[in-house]
Amino acid sequence: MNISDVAKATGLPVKTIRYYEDIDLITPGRGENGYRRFSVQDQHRLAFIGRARSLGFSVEACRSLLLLYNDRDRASADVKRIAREHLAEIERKRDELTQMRDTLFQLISACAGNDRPDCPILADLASGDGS
Amino acid sequence: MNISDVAKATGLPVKTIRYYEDIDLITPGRGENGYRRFSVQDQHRLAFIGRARSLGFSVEACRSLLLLYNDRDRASADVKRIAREHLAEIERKRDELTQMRDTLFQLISACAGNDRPDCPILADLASGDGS
DNA sequence: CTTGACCTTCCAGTTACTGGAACCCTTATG
DNA sequence: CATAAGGGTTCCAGTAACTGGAAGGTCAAG
Repeated sequence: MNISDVAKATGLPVKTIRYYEDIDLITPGRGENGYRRFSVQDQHRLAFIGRARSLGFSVEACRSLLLLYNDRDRASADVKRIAREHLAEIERKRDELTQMRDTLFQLISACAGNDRPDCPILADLASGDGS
Repeated sequence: MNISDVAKATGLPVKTIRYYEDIDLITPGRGENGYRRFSVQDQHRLAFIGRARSLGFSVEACRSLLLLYNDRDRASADVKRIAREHLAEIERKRDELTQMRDTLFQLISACAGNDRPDCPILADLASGDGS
């Protein structure tokens, strides 16, 4: 399979797949013409990465997860630990966004949004008595 | 005021303040020794930026907000539009994180987290029948 | 034989800083 | 007066994870 086929199959952009080879997440073979040739394992690996990325795992976390995935002697505790750390980070970010959302919502509600200059949003940013 | 004083006053790192000058968000004066001299307006401007950033506005959005802030003929509608677009983006990201959190939570709950290799987290990443 | 769709590599840009090196200025102290 | 600590300065490089674009090789069809 050529790169664009794998791109279609995995939903990953061609550029991204090349990038993943660049950072040694995958090592596809090469044909006589220099084109990358992707095996079923390569595809599988890329799909794995794509799903892990869509769960927000960093590329380095994906690397660790792939290592564990290919390690028959792994302990599920190691996987779980990585996932839990990631979940904690996601919850932290989500809480931050929730806080931002609430504050922004307040400010937006208070703003007339007309052609006059008075604006509670700017007033808050200027004075910082917002939250 | 020297840069470290303003850093203390605004809570922004010294490096960040220099960076903001670099990208022309602020233009502090200079003393005879070449040191930046920050006026009260400079401080005020930096505090404004710091608060906008803490609400998640991008640096470019901060630039727009500062322009509006210094425009006596602004329309609050323009500020409100920027804030609403930003809020929409925040909600989008938050929804994404919520989705990730829920899926991760399911997977983590299903994982024994012991010294055995069986792992629903890896199984899901490998097969993609997770959500 | 040319056109168009592939493929290749390499370089640069994105966001918003952050770390570090090399060096200058100021103030206090032995 | 020398020096050491603690400011300040510039400039360069790196971060994360791609993404866009240029320049050029390859392949199948008409």
